[in-house]
Amino acid sequence: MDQPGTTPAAPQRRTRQRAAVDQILTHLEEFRTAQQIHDVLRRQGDSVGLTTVYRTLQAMVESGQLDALRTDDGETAYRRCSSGHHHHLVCRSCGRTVEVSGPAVERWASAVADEHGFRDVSHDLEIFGTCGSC
Amino acid sequence: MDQPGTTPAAPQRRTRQRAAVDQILTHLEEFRTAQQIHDVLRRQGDSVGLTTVYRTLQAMVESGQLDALRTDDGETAYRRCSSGHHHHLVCRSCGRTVEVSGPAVERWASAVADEHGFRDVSHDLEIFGTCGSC
DNA sequence: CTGGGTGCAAAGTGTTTGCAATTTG
DNA sequence: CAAATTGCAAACACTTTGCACCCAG
Repeated sequence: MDQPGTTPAAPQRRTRQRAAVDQILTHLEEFRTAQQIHDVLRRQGDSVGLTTVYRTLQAMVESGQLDALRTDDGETAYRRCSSGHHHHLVCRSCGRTVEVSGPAVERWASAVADEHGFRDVSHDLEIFGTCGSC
Repeated sequence: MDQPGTTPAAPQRRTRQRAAVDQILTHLEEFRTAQQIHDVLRRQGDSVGLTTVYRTLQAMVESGQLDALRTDDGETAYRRCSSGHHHHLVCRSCGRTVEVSGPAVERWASAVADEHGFRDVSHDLEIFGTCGSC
């Protein structure tokens, strides 16, 4: 029998496409959808099939290299695991975005999670408002 | 002038279908997808079109009566809002969701926003992790 | 060589929209 | 009666799968 959810073996060959996707993710701090990554690749010259991007990302999530989450838009977004992160303060009016971070939230988030018995915690926070110039 | 993003007027007529959806939500504590709600309605005898269920739920979210979130499965799940603002602690594995809230984040968010000259601040936070049973 | 990898096109999902018939106020 | 609402079917957007060809090991 096979262990449920455990891939017997993951050969993982090194291919141009995978290297390209991997490289993109290395340079990105934020969550990006498969399609966005596909676009960047294309614009960058490395033509990789959308299908391959999807399959590569999935494989990376399964092997624990990526974190995936669903956007409110219904798309799946990926980001390299455990990269130092920050949050966004976005202006509703002009779209100006400021990166912010603070130990307070981080601590609170993990404390609350812990309190409820959750492990391997990560979180996502966005703050919206109207900036000074608007 | 009109406020941006505000529907001019929402007549909201009382119909059998809306009452049915509303009634289901009243009896549910957990998040349910539009399709699940549609199923319950059908099983219960109140036949309501899936389209109508979707439209009704969307309207309720917009009027602030419902909370919506995306499941890892890509579906949108709805639940009646518990009064007061809160955040979600979601299990990556089984999807179990716990509502959490704390003055710490709220204060931090508005402080940071203020610091950058932002007004009319609101925010969105989700914490992900693996719950105790998984 | 040979099996994993790739990518096009087609199939699947969940959700939204066009539009005629129906219902509410 | 007029306007809002419903619901079917078709349209949509994102993702997955079938399958023939290709390339890394």
